[in-house]
Amino acid sequence: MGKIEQNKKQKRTSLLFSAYELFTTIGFDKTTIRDIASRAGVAKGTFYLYFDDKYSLRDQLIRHIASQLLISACASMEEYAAQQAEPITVPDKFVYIIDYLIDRADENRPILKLINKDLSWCLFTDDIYAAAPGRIDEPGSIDFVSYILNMLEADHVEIRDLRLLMFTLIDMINSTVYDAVLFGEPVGIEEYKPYLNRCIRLLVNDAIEE
Amino acid sequence: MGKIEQNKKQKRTSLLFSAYELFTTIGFDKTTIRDIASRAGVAKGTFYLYFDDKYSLRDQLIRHIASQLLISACASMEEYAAQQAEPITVPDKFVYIIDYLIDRADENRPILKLINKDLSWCLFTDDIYAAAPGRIDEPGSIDFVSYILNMLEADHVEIRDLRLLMFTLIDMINSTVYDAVLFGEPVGIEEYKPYLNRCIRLLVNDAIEE
Amino acid sequence: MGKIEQNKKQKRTSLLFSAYELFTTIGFDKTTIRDIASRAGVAKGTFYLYFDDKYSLRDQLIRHIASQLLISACASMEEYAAQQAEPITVPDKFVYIIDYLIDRADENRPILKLINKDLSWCLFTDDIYAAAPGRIDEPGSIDFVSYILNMLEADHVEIRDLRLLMFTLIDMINSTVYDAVLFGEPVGIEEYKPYLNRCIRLLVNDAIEE
Amino acid sequence: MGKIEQNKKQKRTSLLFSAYELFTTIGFDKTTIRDIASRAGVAKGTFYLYFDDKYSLRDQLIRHIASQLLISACASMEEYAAQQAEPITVPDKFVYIIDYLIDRADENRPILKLINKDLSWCLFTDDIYAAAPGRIDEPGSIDFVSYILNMLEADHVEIRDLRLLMFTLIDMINSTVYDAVLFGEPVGIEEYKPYLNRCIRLLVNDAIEE
DNA sequence: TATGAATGAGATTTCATTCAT
DNA sequence: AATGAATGAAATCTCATTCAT
Repeated sequence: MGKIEQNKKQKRTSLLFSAYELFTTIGFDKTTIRDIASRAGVAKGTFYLYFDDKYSLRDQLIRHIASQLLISACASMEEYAAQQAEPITVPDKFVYIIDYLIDRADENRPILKLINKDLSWCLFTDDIYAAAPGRIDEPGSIDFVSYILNMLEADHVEIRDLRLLMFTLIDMINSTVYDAVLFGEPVGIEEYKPYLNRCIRLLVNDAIEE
Repeated sequence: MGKIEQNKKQKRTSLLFSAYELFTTIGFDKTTIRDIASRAGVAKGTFYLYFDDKYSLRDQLIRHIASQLLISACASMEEYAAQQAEPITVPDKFVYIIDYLIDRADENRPILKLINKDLSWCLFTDDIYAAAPGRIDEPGSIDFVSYILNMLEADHVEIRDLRLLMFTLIDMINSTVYDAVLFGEPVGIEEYKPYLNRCIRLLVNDAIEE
Repeated sequence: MGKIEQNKKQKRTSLLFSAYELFTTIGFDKTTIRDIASRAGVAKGTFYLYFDDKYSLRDQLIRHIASQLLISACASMEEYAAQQAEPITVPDKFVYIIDYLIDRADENRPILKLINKDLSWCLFTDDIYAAAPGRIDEPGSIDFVSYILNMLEADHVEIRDLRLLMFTLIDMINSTVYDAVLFGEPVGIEEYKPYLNRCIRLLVNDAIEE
Repeated sequence: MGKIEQNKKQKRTSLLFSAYELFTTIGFDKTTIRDIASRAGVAKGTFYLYFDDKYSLRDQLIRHIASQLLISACASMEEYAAQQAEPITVPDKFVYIIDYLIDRADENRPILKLINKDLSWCLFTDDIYAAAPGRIDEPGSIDFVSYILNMLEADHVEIRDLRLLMFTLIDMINSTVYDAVLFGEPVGIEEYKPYLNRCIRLLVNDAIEE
């Protein structure tokens, strides 16, 4: 039981991990179920006990990765904030988090490629798969919007249309950073970053209720 | 000569058009070369005289469609502007154009699906294919940035970092509208539109040099 | 287990056999994988579970056929030798075996066509495929040279450079018989046979150590 | 007229030459008509004005090359013979010629690959193509057997079954050298050469009428 | 004579998915 | 639960050859 559950969880993780490795090295399209299964050390048929298909697995994987990224971005920001003499403003926090994410994307382009421009979809779509019958459930992504909400509350800051702001920011950032990092179009990421930061501050400041 | 060239152009157009119909009805993935060719009334092999593969055709098609869309958006805006008693401001023009595009996207979701979130890539990447040897050349996409530049000049308005502004706006709009229209996430397009307009005005106004 | 193995062996044999039939009737080039598979009653994809491609299958088939031919030639020779009052000489044995093979070739030209001039390659190249991972193993070809060696030993005959002699004889015979049988060039096989026999005796006698 | 004929001959030569280059570099199978034509600087359709198909071209090419090889082998032998103090024997002449050919084969394996084991076919089959209607005729291969015949006559040597001897020798040599040079099976060419020479002398001596 | 656009049959191969064991 | 043999649809793309110009 416990053991069996353990075993199952391990298999699932193993499949996810080997898929992750293959997607970020040889690419999603070129990765086959056989590849994923054999690298995970299970039979091809076993794959289907854990995932519906390659696409479903990718979705779960992206959500997981995006979630992890956001968690570490927030953690890093909090650590940074704690180190400052003065408390930092909310727009600063936003910019910090975003800078952190951009750096991660720039360092790890295969992941950026994998996530594509689907970050907002990860955050604003419910985890359907988690409730799928017969599927092993997983922690699920953090509720990023709630996290931000809490942060704002703690800072006694109110933001208009928070969900829409978040959505807009995330799509804007995800999309532009994707293009700038992967294609250098129309400018490279280093050149684009200050411009993007200015835009973010503009939108955030505008949303802060006086 | 003239006849052959004519014929070739017609074949190419025919292929593009049948691809367009298939992509927007049964979807890109499910469309096969055989489908495209047979619907265009040519042999499968003929397809390869005009396009490298399905992906190349899609790229050309998207550019073409995006180009057409922008052309008609601008035309519509000019017509509208001409009808007004007072000259309209630059941010108004931006908003008008974008509203126009959103409406087209909303009306014609298959095209939105096809264009995906690649609009900025269409506008900021050079047309390599147009110069491809042995390929039939086509008009090429309008230079949208130049168009805007001319418009600003005529209005005696200067905008800081125009290219970056355009890029940011386009990616932001394309991405958010895609999500809002196709998934209704996190809100439907009607609800999102005013919010988006506010964001656009904010960014444009900020970029206008006093 | 036993059942599955059985089944696999049968499928492989079935594929080989249907390939054999097709190669010898409509020819190697005109035979398609689809033909082979459908005649064997398996799916096209299944073919690829057993063989790398058409060429690999042909090689294995040729080796198998050549092997079978040599086995029956030797057996026939031994039977014949046993019937004689006097023991027959080693050159006689060679000539007998070769005559036997020539008759088979003459009777069954499609096989000759299939084997082409590659007989020595069948005998002197190691069976790599037999050990191929994931492949169903098969008996493998008889070691013809060893067989001859044993024969000579039993007859207390020593032959200089046996391997080279065998190689030279086989290539000479295979090549000339191929041309004589299939093209009648420069003479038909019946006319050529006595000449060839004389050549064989010459080379064999020269190699026998006194 | 003369000019047109010239032009045609040149085109044909050009096609043959570009085919030769392609066959010996990327291989016969991988060479396409398009490749041959484009390298020869003519249109694809033009190819068919000169040759029936790739196979026909190959045959003509092989004959041509084989012819050239034999011509230069004989010339070299005669030059060598002239340099010797004593006249050399007929078997020596055979061995010289064959050694010359082996060296050429060893030096230029792509040609050996191209000729395959078809040398005797080149020499003993009539040039059908030369008489093909509407085809440009070419010098045709030297009649090797006649050449040898003349040589023997000049040396006052009579050989039994000359045609069969030549055929047997050529097939034997072509086949064994092909295997030894290209595969080193069962031994490399250097090791095999002396053995082959002995065989040749044996067969030639046996055929010389006393 | 020369061209090269068009043809379209056809070959190979992959791979997600199923299902008997 | 796990396996992996079998499936067979499907897809791409090539290439010899024709024929209108």
